[in-house]
Amino acid sequence: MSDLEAEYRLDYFEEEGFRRGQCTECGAHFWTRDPDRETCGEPPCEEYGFIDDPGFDEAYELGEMRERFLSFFEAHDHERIDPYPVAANRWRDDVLLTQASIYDFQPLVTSGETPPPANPLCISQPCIRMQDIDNVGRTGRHTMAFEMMSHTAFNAREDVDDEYAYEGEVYWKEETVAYCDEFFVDMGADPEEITYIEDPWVGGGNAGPAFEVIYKGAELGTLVFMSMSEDPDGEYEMKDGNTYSPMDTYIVDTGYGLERWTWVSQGTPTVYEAVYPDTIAYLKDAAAIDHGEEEEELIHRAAKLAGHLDIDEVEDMDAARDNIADKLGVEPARLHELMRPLEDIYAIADHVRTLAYMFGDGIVPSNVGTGYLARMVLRRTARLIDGLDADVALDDLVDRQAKRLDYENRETIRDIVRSEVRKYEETLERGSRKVEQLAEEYAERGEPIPASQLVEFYDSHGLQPDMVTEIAEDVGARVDEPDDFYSLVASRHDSGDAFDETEETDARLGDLPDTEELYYDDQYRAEFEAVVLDVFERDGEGEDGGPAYDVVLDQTMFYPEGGGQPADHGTLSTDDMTVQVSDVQMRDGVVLHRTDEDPGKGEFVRGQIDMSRRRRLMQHHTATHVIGHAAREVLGSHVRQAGAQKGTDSSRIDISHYDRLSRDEVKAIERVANEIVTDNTVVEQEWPHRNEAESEHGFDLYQGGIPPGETIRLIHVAEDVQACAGTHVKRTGDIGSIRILNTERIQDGVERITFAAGIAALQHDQTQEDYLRETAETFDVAPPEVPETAARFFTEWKERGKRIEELKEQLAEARASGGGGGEEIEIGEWTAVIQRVDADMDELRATANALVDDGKIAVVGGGADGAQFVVGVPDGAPVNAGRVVGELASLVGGGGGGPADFAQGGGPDAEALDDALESAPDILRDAAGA
RNA sequence: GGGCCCAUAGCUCAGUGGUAGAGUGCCUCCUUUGCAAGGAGGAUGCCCUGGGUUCGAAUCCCAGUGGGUCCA
Repeated sequence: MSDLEAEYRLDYFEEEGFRRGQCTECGAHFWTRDPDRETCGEPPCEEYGFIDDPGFDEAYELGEMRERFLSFFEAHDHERIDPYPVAANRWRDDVLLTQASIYDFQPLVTSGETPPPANPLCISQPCIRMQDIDNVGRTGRHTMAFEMMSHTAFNAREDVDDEYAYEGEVYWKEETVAYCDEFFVDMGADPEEITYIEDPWVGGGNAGPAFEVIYKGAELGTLVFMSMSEDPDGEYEMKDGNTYSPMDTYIVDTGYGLERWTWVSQGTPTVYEAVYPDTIAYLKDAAAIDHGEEEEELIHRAAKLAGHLDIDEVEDMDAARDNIADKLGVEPARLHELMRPLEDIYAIADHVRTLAYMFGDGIVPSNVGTGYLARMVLRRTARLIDGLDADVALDDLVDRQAKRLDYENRETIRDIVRSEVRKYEETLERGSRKVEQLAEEYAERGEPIPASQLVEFYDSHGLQPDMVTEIAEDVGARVDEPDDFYSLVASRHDSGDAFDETEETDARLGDLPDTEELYYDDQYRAEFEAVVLDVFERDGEGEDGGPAYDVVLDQTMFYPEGGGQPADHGTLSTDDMTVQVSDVQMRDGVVLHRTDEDPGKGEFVRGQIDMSRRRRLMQHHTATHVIGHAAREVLGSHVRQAGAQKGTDSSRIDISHYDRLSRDEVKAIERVANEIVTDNTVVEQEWPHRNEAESEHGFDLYQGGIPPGETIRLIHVAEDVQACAGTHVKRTGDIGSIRILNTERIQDGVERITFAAGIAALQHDQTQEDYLRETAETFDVAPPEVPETAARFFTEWKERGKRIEELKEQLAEARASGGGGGEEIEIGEWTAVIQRVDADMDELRATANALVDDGKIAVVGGGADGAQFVVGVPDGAPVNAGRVVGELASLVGGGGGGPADFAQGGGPDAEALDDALESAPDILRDAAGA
C-alpha cells in the first residue's frame, strides 16, 4: 500500500515558497506561505477571519462574483459552458439532483466514452443538496441551493490512443493549483492566508488526491484530481476502506462555492445576508421585525458564533445555543426568541430559491423521485412561513426568484406552487381533524397518545410528530413521543428487496459480431436477405413445450423490442422452408430472432416483415411523439414523457403534470395532435454528435431514456425533437388519426394518456358509437337524446324505488290488521302471529314491524328466494327473537340471528318452509317457557 | 417501484355480519327580527364499481376506480 503523500509535493509549492505543515488541532497536513501558521485554518481549528473584515478588495453580489470567476477563466483559455439543469435525472439515471458541477459530465464524459462540450471548460452550476436541510438558516453558512463554480480539464494518458473520446493532457495538478492561487490573488486576497489542506477524495467508484482551499477560515474551494478507480488489487487504500488503482483518464474537478466567495467578499455575519438580501428584507418587513440598535448588535455577535452550530457535528443543539448565550452574556431564552424568526427567514429565503430551481427545470411535485423531494422542500417552507406569522404567499416568494433567474415558465411555476400549497393545506386540515378526534378519546381516558399512533399519523397522513403534539395539547391530551421515531417509521417499511432478474447470457453470443441494423435505412421496406450466423436452440420454450430457436443473422430488418416499441414479426425463408419469427430481442448488439423452427446455420435466408403489424407500430410510435408534443403545447413546458408503451391497437404515454387532466384539456390535446397529423409534415431522422444535439436542443431530447454512444439518433416530428431508436412513419399524415381513449393518474404528478392511432383509432370510434346506438335503441330514442333520457330514467327509477318502499309498508300494515290471513296463537298473555308472505326481505321486515306495532309477536316466513324468516317481539314479551329465528332457520338448512327484539334468518331449503312454520308455535312456547 | 390509510346525506364524519345514523347545511312552519339566534317538523343515500363468502354484506375476502400518505 502506498499513501498519497508524494502526490501533493508540487513544484508550484516549491517555487512559491510554500511549506508543508501539520495542524496542531486536527493533525491534517497542509501547505502554506505563512511561516508561523500552526493550524490548518479551517473551523473548528480556527475561527472565521472575514466577518466584518472582507477578504477581497471589493464586495460582490452573487451575479457579479459569478461573472468575475467565469471571465477570469475565460481569459485563461477556458471555454464558458451554460449550466445544466438541477434535475440531474434528465441526463443520467443514477441520481436525482445535481449536487456538484462534475455531475454534468458523469458518467459518459468522465469515463472517456463521450468528449466533453469543451476542454478545458469553466461553469457555474446550480446545485441542490438536501442532506444539509436541518442546518440551513441556523449555522450561518449552510444553504440547500448553491452554485458550484468550476474549472475542469479532462486528460487521457499519452500512451493510450483512440480508446477515449479525448486525448492527451490539458493540464494537471501544477496548473490547477496555480490557477486557483492566481484567482485568489486577482481577487485581492492575501496569499499568506491561503492554505491548501491535503484531503484525498473518494466518490462514486472514483478517487484521487485533492486539496481543500481555506481562506480566512472559509473553505472556498476544493481541487480534486480524479485519477483512480476502484480496484480490489489496487495499491492505494482510501478512506472508504476500498483499494484503488490509476486509470487511463484523469480529470481536474474543481469546486468553488459561489455563495461562500460572495459572503467572504462582503464580510456579513451570515452567508444568507450576502446572498439573499432582497428576500430577507422583504420577509423581515412582512413579519414586522424591527430591531433596536442593541438587538442588532446582539444578533450580529450571535451570528458570528453560530458558525459553530452544525447539527451533524454538535451533539446537543440546545447546549450549543446556551453556550452562545453564555458567551454573549444574555439569557438563552432571550437569544432564542431573537434568533428564531431570523433563522426561519434565512431558511425560507434559501428554500424558495431551491424551489425556483426545481420548478424552473420542470420538476413536478409527486410522491416519487425528484417530485417528492420538491414536495418535501415546499411543505417545509410552507410550515416555516406559517410559523412566521407574516402575510406572505409562497407562490409570490418563489416567483420573485423565478423572475430574478429570468425563467420563462413563471405562470406554470406559480400554478404548481399554488396547487401544491392547497394540497398541503388540505392534508393539514384533514390530519388535524383526525388528530383532534383521537386526542379527545385519549384525553378522556387520561392516557397519552401512543407512539404507534404517531407513526400512523406520519406514515399514512403526513403529519409530523411535533404537529400532532401541538394539536393534541390543545385538546388536553399528552403525547408519548419516542426518541427513535424515525426508526419506528423505517421498521414499518422494511421489505424483502425484490431480487434482480439476471439475464442469462450465452458465451457464444460474445463471439458474434454486432448485427447490422437495416431497419433505419428504409422503415417501409419489408424484405431483406441475410446469412444465418448462428442458431441457439431453446428447449421447452416453443409451443406445447417443444423447442424454440434464436436465430442470429449478419444483418436484419426486424426491429428488436426496445424503447417501448414491441418487436416485429414475420418470416425467414430458405429455398426449402419458411420459419415464423415471433419475437426479436437485442443482446449486446446482437439481434436474436425467435423462431419456431431451425433454418440452419450458414443458410442464406430471405426475411419478410409482417408489414401490417409494423405499420401499426410505426403509426403508434410517431403518434406518441405527437401526443407528447401536443400535451406540452396545451399544458406547459414542464410536461415530459415519464414512460411509454406502444402497441398495435393502442399505446400509452405517461407525462409529468401537476394536476388531473380535465375533459377540455384532453380534447385540446387531441385536437392539437390531429392538427399535426393533418399538416402532414415530414418525419425526419438524423444522427448528430450528442454534444451538438444537446447544445442545440437541450436535455428534453432524452424523454424516452438516455441512449449511449457518441452519435445519437434524433427524430423530428413537427417542432418536436427527441432522441429515439424506434421506427416511424414518413409523414405525420400517415398516422391517419389519433384518438385519446383514456387518461389516468398513475402517480401523483404523472398522468397516463392511452390513445389509438390509424385504423385502431377508427375501430375505437366505431366501438364507441356501437355502445351509443345500442343504448339509444334500448331507450328507443335518437342518440342525441340519450343523456337526457338516461338521466330521466335514473331519476324515475329512484322515485319508484321510494314509492315501492311506501307501498310495501302500507301492504304490511294492511296484512297486520288482519288482511293477511296469518295464524294467531296465544303465548301466555301475548298474541303471536305466524304468517307466510312470499316476498322479499324488506317486505317481511315491514310486516313484522307492523305486527309488533300492534303489540303482537310476529313470526313471518317467506319463500321468495330460499326460505327466510323475520321474528319481531314487542317490548316486554318473554321471547328471544334471535333464538327463535335460529331454530327456525336450522329447519331449512341455514342460520340466522339478531337482537332479542328483532331477528332475521333463513336457509336454502324452501320446501321445508311450511313445516318449519308449523313447528313455530312449539318453538315460541319453548322460548317463552325457558 | 414498494408499503400503509381512506371512499356512507350537499359538507364533516360515526357505524365490528342482522330494519342505514349524528352534527352541520337545506326545506316548511313558529318565535324573534337590525343582525345573530331559538323552537317544531321534513327531505335527504346505486353506503365508489364489479366479483366472491354467507340464510343475510355498508361491514369480511378478491379485483378495479378514485383520493391521501410514507419510503427508496
